[in-house]
Amino acid sequence: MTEPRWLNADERRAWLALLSINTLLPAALDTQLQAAGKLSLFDYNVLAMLSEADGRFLPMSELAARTSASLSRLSHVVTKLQRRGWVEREAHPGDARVTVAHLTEAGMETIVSLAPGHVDAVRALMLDAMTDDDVADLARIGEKIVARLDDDHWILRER
Amino acid sequence: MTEPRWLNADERRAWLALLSINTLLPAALDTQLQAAGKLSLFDYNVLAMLSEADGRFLPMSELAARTSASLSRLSHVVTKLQRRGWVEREAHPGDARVTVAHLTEAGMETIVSLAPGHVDAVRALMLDAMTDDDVADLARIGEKIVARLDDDHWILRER
DNA sequence: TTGTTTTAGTTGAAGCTTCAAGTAAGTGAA
DNA sequence: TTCACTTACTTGAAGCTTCAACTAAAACAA
Repeated sequence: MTEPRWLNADERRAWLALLSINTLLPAALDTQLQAAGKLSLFDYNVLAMLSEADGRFLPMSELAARTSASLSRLSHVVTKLQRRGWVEREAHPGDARVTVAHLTEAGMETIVSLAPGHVDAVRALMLDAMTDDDVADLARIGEKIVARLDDDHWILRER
Repeated sequence: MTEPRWLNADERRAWLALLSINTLLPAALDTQLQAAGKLSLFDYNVLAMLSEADGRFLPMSELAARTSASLSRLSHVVTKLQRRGWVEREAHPGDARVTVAHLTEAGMETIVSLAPGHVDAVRALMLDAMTDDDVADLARIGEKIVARLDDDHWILRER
């Protein structure tokens, strides 16, 4: 009967740190975004992904992939963003099953106005704590973990 | 007028990877724990922190600190765990403001039975993706970020 | 064709988290 | 002492996320 392998010191440190970052970082960014524009980090990311997409629109599935969200969660959130006038739903010309989420002009203005403060917060909360080498290491290790969690995650799609 | 400094390639990779891990990893662990014992990752961590504490009890504030949670969130969850017979609330002898959360025998049995499967999942989902050096790097960098987010976070308390 | 399976998305309800407000006890200052 | 402030929680409501069920269209198979 094999004993379950417990975590060694570094493994435990890495795991606990990730767990804490996981709770604290989104909470801090949520607070900043809530103050700046009454939206959540997830709302922001939905708008950001659309703003970077060709033509500022994406099928719901693709948008869900780029925000690591379930279709259900995304659908509810898009409904909310739609009510605020930031996103519209459109039919897909080639495939009637597909719904396309389209960033409106108002949505674009919102994200343009919010982006600088958000990027500053990301810097202040994590990037400024690291050296350039740390950032490169974190990028490399982080992508390994992402690959393990989701083999063809979109952030791994470029060369 | 200073342009807001945008993210460079590594910074963007690190940030996007962390964001994705942040969504995918808890979701995967939640799924495992939900299947194994109908509890969430947060529930599990509350039980785990109590099981490791001296006497298997902690003041609510300290338990909140060790789970990076708000007191409100913890209070709701402890109520739920109490209903399942895993935790009890007790008065603190020296300070009447303090509530002490105490792991019951049933709670201890629960966590003992769940721990091996959970640790296996943590290994399978993240640790096995990394070399030993990666793990050490992640521990070091992760703790830097935690320190930035919360200067006297409990995971930084040991020497 | 026709039936079956898969893909894409929506919905309502249940459960979880946050937020604001409130209670009660300890601490500190005059 | 007394009053004001801070600390340690709890609570209910509102909002968010997940889950299961459902619809409808596309793809596939016989």
